[in-house]
Amino acid sequence: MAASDLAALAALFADESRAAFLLALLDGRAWTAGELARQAGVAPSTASEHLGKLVAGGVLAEERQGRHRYVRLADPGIAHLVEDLAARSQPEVPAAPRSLREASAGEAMARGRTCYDHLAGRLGIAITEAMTVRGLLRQDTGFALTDRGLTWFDDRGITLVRKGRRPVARGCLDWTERRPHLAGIAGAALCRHALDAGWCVRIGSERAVKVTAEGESALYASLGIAPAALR
Amino acid sequence: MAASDLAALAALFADESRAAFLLALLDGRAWTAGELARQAGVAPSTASEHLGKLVAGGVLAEERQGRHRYVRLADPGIAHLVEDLAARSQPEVPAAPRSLREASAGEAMARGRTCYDHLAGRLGIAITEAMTVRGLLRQDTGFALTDRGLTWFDDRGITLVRKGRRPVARGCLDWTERRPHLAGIAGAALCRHALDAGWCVRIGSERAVKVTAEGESALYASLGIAPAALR
DNA sequence: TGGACGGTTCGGCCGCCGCCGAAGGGTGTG
DNA sequence: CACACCCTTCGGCGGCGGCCGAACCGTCCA
Repeated sequence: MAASDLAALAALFADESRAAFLLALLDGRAWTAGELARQAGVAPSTASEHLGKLVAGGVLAEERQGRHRYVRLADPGIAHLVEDLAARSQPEVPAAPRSLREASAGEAMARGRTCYDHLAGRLGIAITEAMTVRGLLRQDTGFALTDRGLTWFDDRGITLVRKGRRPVARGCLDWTERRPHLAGIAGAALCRHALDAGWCVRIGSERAVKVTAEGESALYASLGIAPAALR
Repeated sequence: MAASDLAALAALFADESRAAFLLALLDGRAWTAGELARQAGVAPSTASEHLGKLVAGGVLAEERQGRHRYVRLADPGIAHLVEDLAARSQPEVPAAPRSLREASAGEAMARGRTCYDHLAGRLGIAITEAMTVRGLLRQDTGFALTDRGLTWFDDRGITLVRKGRRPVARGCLDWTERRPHLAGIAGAALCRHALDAGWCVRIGSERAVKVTAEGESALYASLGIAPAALR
């Protein structure tokens, strides 16, 4: 309808510094203005202006604590939008890593990471595939949990709290694997459960996660995922 | 990963003229450069430059025929992206129409329209709701056709051709109704069937469609949709 | 073979926006 | 109370990009 509104929203994503902020914030956590400025390589004053625009545009939510300004993605819908844009903008063949450090960090991210509030990477794909094969998730005619899938969550004491318009299950296209993994309320609940129950732990200060020994056996027991599939 | 790629893609949407083009192209058809220029109110030379960028960025596909340059959205994924951006950028309460002509055109669009290649507006919502109530579509745990839904399509001779990564069923958020309607392969096939079978016809040169008398009885017979629900 | 028409290219203008450093305000700390 | 720290505001600079009109090129038509 209103082209100017669409253009104004897109303009918020159309700056390299702001895009860097958004990609960093895709880890689902709240960052301070200074952290984002360092991450994107711009002066604090520049970052401050960018954050002002993103908050005013409803892309970010902010929370002031003392002399710190914490910001996070405003809601799952925005995260979804950033994911989609990022997925479309990725070149088909990713650039080769330039250093050993970069390669190992990239490998860790490819093994397992969070994508806003759910699990992605080979870990996320393995879970999604296992749930599909076991009849807990239906991907052939769309993307939805089955009744058995609901029971599976229930049996593990993971409650799916429906609120707002957010779908219970949604496919999120994985950057590295180029296949969908489980997102939505169920994806978020599962990720929280995995972290709470010690199935995996965050490594470094980044989005990467590592599956623990207990996680491997739990994933094998509940979904039949072979530990080798995660490496 | 690459913030500059994301920003570059978003920049293609971040101009009012280009956004107007994309919204016009959401009707799923191919437009000529001149038509788009008039629609957006810019000089032909300006439109030509914009189209060059959109095509180079993979957002539009072009087809040259004689002295005409036809362009359309490159693929359903782009249409999805435009829809999502448009839905997010809409103000919560749409502006009141300024003229009677505008009001009646808006009302026609609200009743029924195409959204890229599927049906939207009250018509799209009514179909989606009816399919959900009848157990053909599952929305409570995601968005997917059920086995009975597959049979329903089969019974009507509508074949769902799976190709590429496009999902069979997907929810597309409706601008006017703010509820999801059926998109994806099934949504496109149903829309094509509805137009082919004369259930509805395009009105004007716009995206609006009108349900015919045969359409009303067909929708009632096959999905139990009362004609009153479409007005 | 003109001429109308759709589209493109080019030059030039203008405005917007991202960037920084300097200065200042509010907050926590020694 | 002074100082360090995080963030913000402001001024000024520079570049990018959208816009148009004029000229041009190819296509279709009389």
